[in-house]
Amino acid sequence: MHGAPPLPAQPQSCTPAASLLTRLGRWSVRQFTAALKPIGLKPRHLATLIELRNAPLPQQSLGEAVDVDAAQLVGLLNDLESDGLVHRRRDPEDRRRHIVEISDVGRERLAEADRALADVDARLMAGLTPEDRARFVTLLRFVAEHGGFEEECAGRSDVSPCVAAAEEDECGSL
Amino acid sequence: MHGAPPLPAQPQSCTPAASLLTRLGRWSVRQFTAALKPIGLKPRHLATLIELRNAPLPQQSLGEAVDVDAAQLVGLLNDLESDGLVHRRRDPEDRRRHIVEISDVGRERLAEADRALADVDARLMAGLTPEDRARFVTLLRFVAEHGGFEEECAGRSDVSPCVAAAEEDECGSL
DNA sequence: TATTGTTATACTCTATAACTATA
DNA sequence: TATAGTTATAGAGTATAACAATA
Repeated sequence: MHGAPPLPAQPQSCTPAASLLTRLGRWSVRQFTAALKPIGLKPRHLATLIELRNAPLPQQSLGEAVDVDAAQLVGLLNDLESDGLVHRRRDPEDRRRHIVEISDVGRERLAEADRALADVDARLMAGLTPEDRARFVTLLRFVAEHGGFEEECAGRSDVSPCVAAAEEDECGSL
Repeated sequence: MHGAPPLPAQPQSCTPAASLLTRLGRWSVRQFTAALKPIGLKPRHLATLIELRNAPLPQQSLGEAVDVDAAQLVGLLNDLESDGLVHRRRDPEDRRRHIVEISDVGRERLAEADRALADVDARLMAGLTPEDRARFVTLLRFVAEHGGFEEECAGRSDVSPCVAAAEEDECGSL
């Protein structure tokens, strides 16, 4: 580790977190696409349904939640609505807004999807102990909620989860 | 938390690991693309350079390492080669093979890219403690190496890292 | 004028199959 | 025949700007 290497100390490039995420993300998308095909959903459509699970949302908020811009969201919602999985209605308080709500059929589809997804997750974390799985999910969730995002993060001072043993609060209420 | 919910126990869908990865992966790709643009690289091109850092590789192995199929790798290498960042030469032992090697210019470009990427990583894990960052990277790396991948995982029995305090071996030799 | 949703368009990424040259 | 690399093509995903309706 200290034998005067010929190259300039062979700098970083140690496959950092973001680099690993791009790779694992693509793997996940492929797995999701395959796992969801039998039930007629694509990853984005599912993500949209998930965000609508707890409450109806106007398209703007929904787009932010799913992380797609307004233009592509239109197409996703057209697909979902023509399959009867969601409904759009105008907001009486501001008639520019369309409130999107998941339907009962949509909830059933969501349940099917959950079963398929559980399998993907199982494969993904196959080699991890239950403790490490919990830690992993906790960290992913924290980073997804607090990470990066330019301005948003500027004035922030949230505290790292510091996952000691990754408590059992896995599926809390989310 | 126990008031006889109207819905069937509101099943999983707790934003599992693979779902979070798809999202973080897309965020990472966007950040990478923006951060690398000034130095004339795209995420895939960089990933290719990284895999070539330690040793020249035939295109087949390189494609597996970067996780792109042979067809798209051709385009990536054309770009890199026309910029003088890599060289292709025939393998004398099997003239079907093309051995790809990174050039000195390529290594310089790699160093520039590393600096840009470090910034993305910093933003990504901004809210995490150093311990959690180490844990996070360790888990990502383990999952990336051992996770899923169908057959490959069948007969495996590797041991989970069980990151207690996430030792300081961050940038080992990778 | 600003905002919400929509449409249209172009650009990138990805997957597939067919082709060549070597073995 | 089988394999390594290449080419061509179509499909999906993504980003952008212009537009209509409403505020």
